[in-house]
Amino acid sequence: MLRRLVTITIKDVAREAGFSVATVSRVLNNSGPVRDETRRRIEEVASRLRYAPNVAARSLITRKTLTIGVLLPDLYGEFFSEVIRGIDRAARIGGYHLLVSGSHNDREEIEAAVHAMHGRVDGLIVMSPGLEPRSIVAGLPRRLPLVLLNCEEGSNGIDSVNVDNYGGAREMVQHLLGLGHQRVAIIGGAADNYDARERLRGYRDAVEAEGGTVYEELLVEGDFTESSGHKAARKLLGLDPRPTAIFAANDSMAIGALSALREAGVVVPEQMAVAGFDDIPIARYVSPPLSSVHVPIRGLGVRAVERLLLAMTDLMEKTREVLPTRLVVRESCGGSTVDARKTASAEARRIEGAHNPEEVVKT
Amino acid sequence: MLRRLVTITIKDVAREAGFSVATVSRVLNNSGPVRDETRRRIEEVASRLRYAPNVAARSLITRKTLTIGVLLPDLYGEFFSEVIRGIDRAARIGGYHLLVSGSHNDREEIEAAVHAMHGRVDGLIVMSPGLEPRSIVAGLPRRLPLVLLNCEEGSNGIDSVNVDNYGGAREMVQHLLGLGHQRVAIIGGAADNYDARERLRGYRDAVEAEGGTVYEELLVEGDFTESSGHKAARKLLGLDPRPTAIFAANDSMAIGALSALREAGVVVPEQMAVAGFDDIPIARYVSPPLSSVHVPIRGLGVRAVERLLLAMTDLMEKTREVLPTRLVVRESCGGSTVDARKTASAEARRIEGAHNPEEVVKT
DNA sequence: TTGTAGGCGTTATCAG
DNA sequence: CTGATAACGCCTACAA
Repeated sequence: MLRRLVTITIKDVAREAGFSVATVSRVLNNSGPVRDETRRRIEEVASRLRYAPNVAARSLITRKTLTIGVLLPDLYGEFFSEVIRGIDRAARIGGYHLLVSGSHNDREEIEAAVHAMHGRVDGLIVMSPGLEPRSIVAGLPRRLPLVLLNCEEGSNGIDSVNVDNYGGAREMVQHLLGLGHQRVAIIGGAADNYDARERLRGYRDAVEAEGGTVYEELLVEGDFTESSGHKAARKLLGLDPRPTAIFAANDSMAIGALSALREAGVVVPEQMAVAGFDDIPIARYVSPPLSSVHVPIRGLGVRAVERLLLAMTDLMEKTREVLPTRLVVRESCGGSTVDARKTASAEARRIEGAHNPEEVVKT
Repeated sequence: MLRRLVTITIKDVAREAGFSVATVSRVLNNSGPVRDETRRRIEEVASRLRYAPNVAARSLITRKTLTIGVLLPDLYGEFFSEVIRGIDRAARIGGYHLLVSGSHNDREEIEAAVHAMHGRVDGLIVMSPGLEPRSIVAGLPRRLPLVLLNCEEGSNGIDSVNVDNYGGAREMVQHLLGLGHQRVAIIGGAADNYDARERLRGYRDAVEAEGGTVYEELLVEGDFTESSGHKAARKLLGLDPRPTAIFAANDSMAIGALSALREAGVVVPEQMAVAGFDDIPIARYVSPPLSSVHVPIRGLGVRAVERLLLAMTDLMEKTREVLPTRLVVRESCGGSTVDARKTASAEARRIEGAHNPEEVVKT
């Protein structure tokens, strides 16, 4: 009988099975040739003893941790949590664990977090839209596989997975202009945020492409939170003349704006069209259902892991990958092909079978 | 000059500084006595060489990983992500890393995840409202510090941090009844979910305490998602007589219900009162702002970590801790002290300075 | 105050 | 096919 209450090691298994630790190791790792009978015996003993290899010892010699590090600006909200969900699934499928850390906005915090993760991970996924890619890479241990999420261009030699912020924003604003809106306002994200800048650029180009003018007073800065969207919308309501449409650079701010409009008695979309960006899952359930630019949020996470796993095998060349977005028109911008008032009939809906039959997807 | 591009170890530091590895180790860990001059020299060399101790080697001998494992049913959504945020902050303050994993609903998945984390973490935080505490503990390595989140009672000898599901639900339903509603419906969570069962129990007791009857047709089961809330609300709308109030067992379902009501042309709260549970951050921004039972979500995570860290020092006795909830009355249930129609004036709001001055908190 | 040396649990490289 | 045995990098008695 072997000692209990004490960690049992490969030696215990070897002794109990009547073989050497080398052979046990070969069985457990499927490395090297082992006679079938031997394998059976060792496996039996190992499972009977509930043997579990010591992770530290193993990674000390293999120099692998089977862990991926994830650094995000925040862990909270429908966006980030959906990214993490994607990462989690893909990582598990690949047999990797996830070491996560949030709240990394400035360079020092990032460096501290990376430093702390050093030696604990085989690769890193970093999203930090406020920092230049080069600056992130600079503070990193050489040779550590890395994939950046939503980072600036001009980062040759760095792997990254990105969302088509510019194209998505441009398409949405074009859509709003096409509905006849002359004064489309934008609630942007922080100026030091790359995603925010790109979405703003898309807005500008869309307006100018239509021969319109970008009025500076229609550009309000938020910070991607509901409360900032709420505040920004109030500001826009004070303008004279008022805008007739608001494009928020993300859904959270759009929802904050909807809340402010409702408080002010402004009816959406009749008196004011509203649109967001990201198409977070809740977007279709707010009132009125929010038009948005669909972003494959979970796919962003999944893809990041896939790319990282490839980078770890060193086979791939570093590239910048851009995931396409898709316009999703719901009621909030009044551009649906189905008259919004028809939605008062739940019956009509049931017949069509879908949740939001009036939802229209453009390319 | 020392070799580059190769891991540098404590030996390198020792050689370069002219001391033994033992002394270097003492300096780096502040263990044992070291002469000031020696310490300075070694620290200088270590930082010049950018020496970083090998995590695996260290934890092989110390038998510590400085990592906390977190197992959740899901990583997605305002609730779970807020819990994680709390855990992340508290863990970082305590100097711990976070190994997370989502999608663990049945016993096998939990056991597999725990097994995989074995040896990688110093302690575990597990939320699995669908499993009995004993069953979770059974599949766990002995001696591994553990804190359960929102688990059933009757788990003596197990640490847990919980939300007062019963009390919160009861209070909310009492409030609705107090507003004069005779037929209050509930959109519950899945029957195998502990939180859901407790909230349902609170509902039942509140109704019966008021001498009312619990009508079975007013009990509709959801699964905590917006879409299930949407579906459930449609079902309730088909009833005759209709309920006049809907209590959803969480905010996501309440939001789904609001969406269904709006589609059906039912005005909230005039024609139907709606209330949720959790008070996720977005609750105050939906239309109309959602009454809810405030749960200290982030605090749940923070507290779990605090308790786990204590459990790891083995000083505390195992207890079941219950965090109090708080009723938050907003417009969706019509029970606000401020007439909802006043909210049409954004100006009035600005004067009061607060976002939602009509928000009322009861105890 | 400092150095020597043993051992943590595995894997990997050799012989046999 | 199997078995010694040397790393892996670090901590920690025990000596000096």
